[in-house]
Amino acid sequence: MKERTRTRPLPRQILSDSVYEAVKELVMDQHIEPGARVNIDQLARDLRVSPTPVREALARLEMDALVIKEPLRGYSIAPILDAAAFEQLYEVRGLIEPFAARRACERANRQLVTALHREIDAMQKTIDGLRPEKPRRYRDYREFAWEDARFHEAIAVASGNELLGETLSRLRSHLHLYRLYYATGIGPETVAEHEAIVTAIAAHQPEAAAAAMAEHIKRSQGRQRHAFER
Amino acid sequence: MKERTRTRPLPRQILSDSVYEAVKELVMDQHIEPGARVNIDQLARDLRVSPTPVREALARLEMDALVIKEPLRGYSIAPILDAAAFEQLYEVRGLIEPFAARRACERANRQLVTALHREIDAMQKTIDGLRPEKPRRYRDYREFAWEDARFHEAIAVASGNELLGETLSRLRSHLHLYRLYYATGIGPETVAEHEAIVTAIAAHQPEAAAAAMAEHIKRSQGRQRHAFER
DNA sequence: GGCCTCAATATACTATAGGATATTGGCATT
DNA sequence: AATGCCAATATCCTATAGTATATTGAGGCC
Repeated sequence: MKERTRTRPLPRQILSDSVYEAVKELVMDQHIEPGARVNIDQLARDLRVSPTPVREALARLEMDALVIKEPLRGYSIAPILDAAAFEQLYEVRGLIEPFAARRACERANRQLVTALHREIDAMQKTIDGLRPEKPRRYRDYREFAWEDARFHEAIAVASGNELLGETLSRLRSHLHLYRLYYATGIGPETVAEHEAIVTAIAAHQPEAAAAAMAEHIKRSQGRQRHAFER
Repeated sequence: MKERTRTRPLPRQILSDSVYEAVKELVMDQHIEPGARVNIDQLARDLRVSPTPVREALARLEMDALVIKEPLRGYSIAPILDAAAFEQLYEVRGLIEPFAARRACERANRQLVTALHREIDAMQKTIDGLRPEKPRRYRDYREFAWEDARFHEAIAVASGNELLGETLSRLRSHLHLYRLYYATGIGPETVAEHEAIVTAIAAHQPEAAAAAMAEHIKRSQGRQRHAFER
């Protein structure tokens, strides 16, 4: 009975969870402006729920640094990444992600490589969907960012160190970068760099994998940094 | 007016915050057993508050991975670090903390060095307070662990990368290690290793600082690992 | 005119109550 | 005796209401 069907506890939805996701969406897509105050009662009315689950969701979002709580004054939407925070984020990513890539490479098997290739293909598809005549839409960037997040998460998971994955995940890199809403990240460069990483992993060369990841992070930083130029 | 008194928003206490801290204490000191279920109503009665702020506190504690939520079933206390999680924690610390030490060293000034020395002195005091005739109490280790946390946090802050500090802080290393509650005679060695780190920082030798921190983490891991032997 | 005071309103915070789901124990059936 | 069904209880989850604090605006004072 070694290979029985994996039965997981089915994911029940509690209002608090739904509200959490809903507000996260609102914040990410800037339906609520950064820095704006969040009126709990108003938000509850909008979502057609009572303030109680809203408060619970906000308490969790505060841990994600997506909202900021000032006691007895209420919550406000966290400001967008400024230049300093941007550099800090990439410094941390540049430290952790290459390490994760190295570990993942050391433990890599055929399944991982195919899985990563699938992720790359999916990302390529989001690019192919774009045509020069159609202006890039917000939705496109969203898709792309989502695929990018999946790729990096897959490598973090493959590192075998769950805490490492957790740590990276808690940075909420893609969420914060997505809020910058700077679409130059979209492009073949990203795909090519991802492929370089997977190539190194497939070749079982941990150092090369780490180097490829470091290079990718660095270049990604360079691309996104333009968001702060004027 | 450059040097006016730093006026910060004064820290208001909200019930929710108090409950958060109270439950954290309970978990850390094992007044609630790991794995045990947490009855919200009961806990609210014990703390003489209503369930509402308790729920809010638990929601935040879940983000800290100190409690685990199962929808419609309730919360339970997170299990103690097992051997695998322990190794993972130290792997992550071993990656991040030396980097923080290097950065801190690069930006170090006289103030930082004196501040770190003060932390070391404070830690030394917690050791001196111990006398062989008195059995080591639980309280003593608590003090010691807290001082250790302060030292590491000071270096993380000094790195200049706030996100790095946040990332380390969110690991809740000392909290989880404290829960293992296994530490005998680790005082003097820890102090010595901390001093080695500060020495390197004072000498403005970033690589040496990173190496000293790496060594410290490695040795600390070796000391604490005994908790899993039997 | 600027600043302080104070009342009115808005909003956050907590408590309480009611509905929904899970858990437990007993009873019946095989 | 073991298993399945069902009712009773416990517990979580959500909504509502009341209290406390902050914010806003107008009026008075210097």
